[in-house]
Amino acid sequence: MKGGKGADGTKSAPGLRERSGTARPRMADVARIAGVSTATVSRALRQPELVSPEVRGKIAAAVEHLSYRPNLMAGALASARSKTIGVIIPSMINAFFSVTLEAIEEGLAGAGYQLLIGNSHYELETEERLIASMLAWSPAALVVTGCRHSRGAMRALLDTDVPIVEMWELTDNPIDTAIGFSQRDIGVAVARHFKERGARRLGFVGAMHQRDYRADARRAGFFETALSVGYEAPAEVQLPGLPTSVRGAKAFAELMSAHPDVDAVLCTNDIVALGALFEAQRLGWSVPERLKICGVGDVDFAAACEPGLSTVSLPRRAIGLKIAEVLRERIAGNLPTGGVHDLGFELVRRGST
Amino acid sequence: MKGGKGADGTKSAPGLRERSGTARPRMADVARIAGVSTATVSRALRQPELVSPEVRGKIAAAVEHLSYRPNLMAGALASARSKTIGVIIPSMINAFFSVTLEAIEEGLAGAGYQLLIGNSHYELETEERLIASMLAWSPAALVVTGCRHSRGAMRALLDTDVPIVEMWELTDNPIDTAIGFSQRDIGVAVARHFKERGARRLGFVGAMHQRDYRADARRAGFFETALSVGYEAPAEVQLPGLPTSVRGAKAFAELMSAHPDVDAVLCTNDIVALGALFEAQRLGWSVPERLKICGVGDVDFAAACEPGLSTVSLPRRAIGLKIAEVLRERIAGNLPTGGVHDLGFELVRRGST
DNA sequence: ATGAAAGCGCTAACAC
DNA sequence: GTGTTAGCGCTTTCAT
Repeated sequence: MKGGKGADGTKSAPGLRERSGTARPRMADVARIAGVSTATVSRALRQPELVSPEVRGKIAAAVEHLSYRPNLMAGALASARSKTIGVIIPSMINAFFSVTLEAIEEGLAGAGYQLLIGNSHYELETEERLIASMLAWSPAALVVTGCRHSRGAMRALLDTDVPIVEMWELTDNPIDTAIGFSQRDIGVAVARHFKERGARRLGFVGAMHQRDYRADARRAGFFETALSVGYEAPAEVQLPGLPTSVRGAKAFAELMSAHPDVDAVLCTNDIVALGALFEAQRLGWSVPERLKICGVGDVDFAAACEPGLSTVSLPRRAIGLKIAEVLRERIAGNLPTGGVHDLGFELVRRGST
Repeated sequence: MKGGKGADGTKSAPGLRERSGTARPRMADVARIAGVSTATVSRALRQPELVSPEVRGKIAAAVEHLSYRPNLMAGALASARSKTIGVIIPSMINAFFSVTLEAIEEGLAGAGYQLLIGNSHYELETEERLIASMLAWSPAALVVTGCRHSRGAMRALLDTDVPIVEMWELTDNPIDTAIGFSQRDIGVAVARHFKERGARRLGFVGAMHQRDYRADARRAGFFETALSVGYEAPAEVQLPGLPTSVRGAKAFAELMSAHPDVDAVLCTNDIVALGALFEAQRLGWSVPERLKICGVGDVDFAAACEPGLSTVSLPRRAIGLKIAEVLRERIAGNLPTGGVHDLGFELVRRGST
């Protein structure tokens, strides 16, 4: 097989049923061999309990014999729904979402669902486009990241009957169901933690504040709480571009050279924090005595660092599993819309604070 | 909308065309409003150059007016192909594949393709299942990781006319097209590098050798070359479970306590290597003088470490971009089957060796 | 418990 | 350039 250049585009004239030798078997073939109608075959495949064991056996044999595989598109078209779950994430590289994705997949793959994945690149317009094209597949459900959407996206999401889950964030007004945690409270928690640990002056290393509004919510919580517990506004640097360790190290160095009095820094994520930790080491600042560093995410190396990196553990996997659970119920129609699930987060103190 | 509990399952009797107030418009609606046939609408949408500008305008207006979105499943069923690309990776968490995925998406999303993603969990049987269910969607192409497949998977892949790409590995006999690099040669290159740097005794920290046969190929190249350039067989530890920094640190400590003469260690990936680096630091072994450490992957923190982590840079992104490029050609039918693209890798020496 | 028949919404010959 | 027509392969009433 494997039609190379000039594939033998055998497309018989309409009306003629001549197919090239080994065409993919259709349900009609199974029906014929089993001596029943396609309706019965369809039933046997989707609601076996409605078919007599005897007939069911014959059908199973025919299916086996032909190695029949149903054409999912035909089924989806006829029933107006497909065993597909659309998931839109803002980045495929960010390990946070990968873990959630894997958990969704684990929780749903068993039930025969496929994930259709879209990458919004943190752009609301791209998200809108993706939502439209995913809905065009009549997915069984659609999962989007965050609760902020363009007007058009909002309209599309409200208009459809497809179950929608907004994840990685909370809102009072979910489109359908929201599963996540409060990003803002993370900033609050870290600011308080620094206070408790006796820090005198806070710093912040951020990234993509104009695009990643969730990261921005964390920052806002951090700044507001800092002020409210008696600090002056934290010193701040923003990374140019994606948050990487190398950029984190550099930005951190800048921050410290501009504000040498800073003695506690929150980094927008662990990758950046790791860069800062290495840079502190190179600069000879002792951690946590002279300088405290905290990340966000609790990625696996955070526990392996020297000193261990204090960070905020996010329910990355829990979000995915919860989504799978809720979706199974929503799809089955057993669950009302409007649920908001706060899965929380945890400040993990290690050696760096 | 958002049918909660008792969705108003309005499913009109066959034959009747009464739809609840605001049903999704169909192509026939557009055709009627524009005063043309559905065939013309279809053309205007897919091959505008075949339709007169005038009519095209009317159709565009009607589409706009109804906010019509074509039902992709109907189109896919009728044309027997969908604008979907199936991609099967062994892990969603492994950042290697995420980058490739993102690159595939970038190269193809513009052309209107959607990614259907499957996770094989490094299991050949799971891969086989995924291949079958993805082919049932008549994807425009299917991308699988690696060149090793179960018998059933092999048969399915050879039988279909869907373009297939095997990635992250090379073979003399691709099913269709292979895009990757030689895993084995990585081990060879690192062993030689250690020799050049004057190492006396080699060590290896591996993981999942029973499942990740690509990692195993690297190991094999490393061991064979070690012997052939005059070393005794490298001392070895295998991580129990997934390769993480914490486990890497622990395994590395074990390795060194069992074989204190080892002075150069290859870790199966950078995450593990980072753990080893931290552990070496804790143990007070100077890197690279007393001990050389090399990882695989060149993840972003490798350049930020202190000392910088020597590692093997893999063409993660290049693979994805190449796949997109090749696929566009293959789908258009301009490219013959049988291509093998070696994208190479690069040993990046930093401070740790 | 099973079958007949009418679509699901679109595409693709082919004829004009 | 545009319309006609016959499906794509399955699901789903409805009748038996």
